[in-house]
Amino acid sequence: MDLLPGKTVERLSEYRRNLLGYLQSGSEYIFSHELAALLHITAVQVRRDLMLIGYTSVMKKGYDIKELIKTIGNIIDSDQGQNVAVIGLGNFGRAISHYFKGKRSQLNIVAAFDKDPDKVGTDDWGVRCYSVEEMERIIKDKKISIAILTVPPEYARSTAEDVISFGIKGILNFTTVPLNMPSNVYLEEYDMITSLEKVAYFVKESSRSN
Amino acid sequence: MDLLPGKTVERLSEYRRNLLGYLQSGSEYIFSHELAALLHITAVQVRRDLMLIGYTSVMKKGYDIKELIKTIGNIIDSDQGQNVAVIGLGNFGRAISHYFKGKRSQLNIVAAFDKDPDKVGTDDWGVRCYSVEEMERIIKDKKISIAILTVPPEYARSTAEDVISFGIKGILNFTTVPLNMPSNVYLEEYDMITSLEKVAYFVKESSRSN
DNA sequence: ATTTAATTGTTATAAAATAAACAAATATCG
DNA sequence: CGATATTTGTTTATTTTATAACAATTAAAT
Repeated sequence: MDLLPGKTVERLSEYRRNLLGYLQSGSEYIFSHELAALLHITAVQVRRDLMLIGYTSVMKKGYDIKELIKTIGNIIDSDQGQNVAVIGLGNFGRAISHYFKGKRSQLNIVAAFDKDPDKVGTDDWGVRCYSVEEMERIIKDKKISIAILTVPPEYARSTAEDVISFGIKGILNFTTVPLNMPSNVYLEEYDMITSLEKVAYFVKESSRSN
Repeated sequence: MDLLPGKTVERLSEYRRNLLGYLQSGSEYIFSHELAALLHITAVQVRRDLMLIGYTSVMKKGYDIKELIKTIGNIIDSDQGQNVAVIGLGNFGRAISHYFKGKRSQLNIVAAFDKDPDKVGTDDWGVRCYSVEEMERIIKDKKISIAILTVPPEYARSTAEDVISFGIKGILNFTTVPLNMPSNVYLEEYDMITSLEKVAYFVKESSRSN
C-alpha cells in the first residue's frame, strides 16, 4: 500500500470514530452519503478515500460497518500498538492525558514527564509522571515512539532535540514554537492561538461584507 | 482587500507572534529568508503572503519589523477587539482559559459557561464562570461573537445550536463531534485524537520502509 | 563608476486536495 | 421480465496551496 495523503488519514480516523458511534444505532451497513453526512463532507470524498484504501462495498447495500472499521484499523494502526509520552504536565498536558485515557486505541499513553519535583511520582489518571532526567531510560525501556509536547515555549526546542536523540519518531507539538525535524521524524504542529485568530479573522470579514 | 486564503491567515498569525519574539533580539529589520527560517518554511512563501496583504519592504534592508507587526494587526484584528467565551469548563476548557489569559491580544476571553453548579460563580484565572441558563443574556450583553467549544461530546450539537441562536458568529470546536453550520457562521474544528492517529500512521509507515 | 551579489515582488508552474461527471452494476417496483 | 432508481468505483476537472523562475532594484565591493 502506498503512503496515503495526510488529509485522507485524518478522515479515516474520523470515519472510524463516527462509525463506532453509528454502530449503536443497530445498523449493519452504511451508504457513502450517510457516512458523508456524519462528517458533513461530500459522498464523493468518502468514496475516494475508501478507494484509496482499496475497500469495496457490498453492492447496493453499502459498506459493512464492522468490516470497514476493521479495515481502517489495519491501515492506520500498528499491529503491536504504539506507545506515547506526554512531555510537560501543565494544565494542558494534564488535560490531554486525561482526555486520551479511557479512549480505546492502539495508542497508549504510558508515561508523562515534568521538571517539577512535586509532580514527579504522581499518577494522574493512570499516567505515571517521571522526572525529565529519567526520559532517556523510560523512553527506551517502554519503547515509546511518539511524544506529545506540552512544555513551556522556552523549553520546546531543547526538549524536542532531546526526545529525538532518545529515539522518538513522531512529535505532536502543542507549543507555539515552530520546530524543525530530521527527515526521519514526523512532526505535526497545532497552535490554538492561530486557530482562534483565524476564526476571528473570518468572523470579522464576514460581518464586514454584510 | 479581498478575503485571504485560510493558510495565509494562519501564517500571518504565526509571523506576528514570531516577530514579536524576534524584536527582543534588538533587530529592526528582517529579511524574508530570516522570517522564513523562524517558521521553518520557504522565503517564497513569506514573500507571497506579504504580497497578498500588500506590504512592501524597505529595499535591500528587509521588512521593518514593527511596521509589519502593525500591518498584520490591521489585517487580521478587528478594530474594536472581539469577545470570546469558553463553553464547558472541564480539564480542557480550563486549560484553554488559562492558556489564553495573559496573552496580549485583541481577543478577550470574557466569560466561561458550565452546567456544574460548583463551577458557576468561580473565577478561574480571571475568567468568570456562568451557568448555561445565563448564556443568552451574557453573550448578548457582553457582545461575544466567538465561542470555544469544549463540552462533552453528547452536548456538542445542541450547545452549538444554542450559541448560534444567541448570536455567535464563529466557533472553535474542540469536541470530537463534527458540526454543521449555517453559512454565516465560521467553523474551525480541531480533533486531537485525529492528530495523534495521524502522527502514529506516519511513524508506523516510515519505520516500515526502513 | 562598474561590477557583483543579494533581495524583492510578481508571474508562471507544479502539486495537493476537493468536487464533478459518468459508466457499470444491481436492487426494487410495476 | 423490463424499466427505473440508486449506488458505487474511477476518471476527469476544478480549486486551492505551494514552489519555482525571473526581471527589477540596489547595497556593497573593487
